[in-house]
Amino acid sequence: MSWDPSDHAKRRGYHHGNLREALVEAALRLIGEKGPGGFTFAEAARAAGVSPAAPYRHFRDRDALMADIAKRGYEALTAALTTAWKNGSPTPRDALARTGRAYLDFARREPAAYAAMFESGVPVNCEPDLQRASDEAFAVLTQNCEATLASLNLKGVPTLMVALHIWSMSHGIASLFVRADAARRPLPMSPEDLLEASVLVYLDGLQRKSAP
Amino acid sequence: MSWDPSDHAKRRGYHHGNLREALVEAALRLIGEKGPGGFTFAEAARAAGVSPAAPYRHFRDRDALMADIAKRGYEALTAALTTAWKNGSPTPRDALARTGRAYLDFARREPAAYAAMFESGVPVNCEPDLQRASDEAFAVLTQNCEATLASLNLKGVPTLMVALHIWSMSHGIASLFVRADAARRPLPMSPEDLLEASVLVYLDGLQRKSAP
DNA sequence: TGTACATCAGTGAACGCGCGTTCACTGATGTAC
DNA sequence: TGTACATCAGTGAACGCGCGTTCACTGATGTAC
Repeated sequence: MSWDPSDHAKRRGYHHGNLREALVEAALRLIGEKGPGGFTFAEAARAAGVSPAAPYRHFRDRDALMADIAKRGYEALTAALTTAWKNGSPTPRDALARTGRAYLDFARREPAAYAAMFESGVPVNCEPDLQRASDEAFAVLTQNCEATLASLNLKGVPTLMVALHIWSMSHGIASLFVRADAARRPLPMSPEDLLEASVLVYLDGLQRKSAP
Repeated sequence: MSWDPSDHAKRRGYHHGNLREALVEAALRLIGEKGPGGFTFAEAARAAGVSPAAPYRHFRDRDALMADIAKRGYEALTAALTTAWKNGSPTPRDALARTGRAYLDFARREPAAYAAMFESGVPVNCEPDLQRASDEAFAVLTQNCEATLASLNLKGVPTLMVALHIWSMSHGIASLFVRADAARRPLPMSPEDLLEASVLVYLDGLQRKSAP
């Protein structure tokens, strides 16, 4: 009888109890350390303290695990964007800038998930759940853009195009300047400020175009 | 005595003659087919019709080959951007939009080089030549932005920031919508048009800010 | 022009390694009665 | 409450494979004289 927590691991017997989650966590750590290429099914099993055959009880193969991680990533991103949007207060324009920061924050805090989503080679349409999660994240962004356009009286501007633009700016800055393994380059400002500036200039451009 | 070109390959004896180039080409093909992870030193050697030890005469290791490919990629990109800029005619604004198209065109035509530059995990500062080639490409972009700002009478706007913004938009659209393995999504317009629109709106925004 | 020799570029066999995947198996858990 | 049994989740040994890397080697090329 002991409260030593290390005892906990030892006490686990034949059954792991939560292997699926443990594999996902191990994979996240490995991808974070060595990139989406540097993660193997076998190593994830080892990290979870389980035989190399065990993961096959939970995932068809390596790609299925990767897809699951990407799916969770999109869900987390959706949540992060929704939280940051805060119902568009105080103004949608401010809120949109805030979601941009949240996007970069996500890429920084969850590099492994980000890599699984965008750099792993797992196509988003390879699994319905993944596709749905991805669509949902994009839907949040689109709604935010729509609200922003409405509040700026930009009725004629195509929302989809604006959403794609904002996403591209965010993703471009995230992959060039936030992610560790990217081609880093000394910046005159933080990636967050860089993105906010670009979004604000872009929104100004939309206004100028609609009312020259 | 024969002019049969297939004879050419057979006739090559002990020495390959141009193995370095052959390895680069093989690697480009392999990366293009299977992504930057799916290319091995051994397979490149095989593709070049040479023993697995031969590449070591020309490259320290796999990463050195990858770095060489990235370097050539930056050089090709520099050339493509310079050509597209065409001395800023008819107006720098048009020319800048054209270089955006050239950027996407490069990502599409040379997916393997693009992957080596931005997705291979090879840091740009791992080799002086690579760093120089990368700096040169960015310098061209910066000059183009500077000329554009001057022609639009935007003297107070920080050129570096603008160059980073343009680059981010281009890279974001390239990696989200041009590259085959990316998370493709149906677009209401071509990536080229999408990028051009975003650059033009952005430039409008700069003008509005400076002269409200 | 010919010859000797240094240098270069590729050989091929070998090594240890880790991976993905399979297989018959077994210990643990849950459920029906 | 107890027991029999089905199902589930993990074992561990085995397999074939391709990779990176090394080594002593050898055939081809270029150069000095």
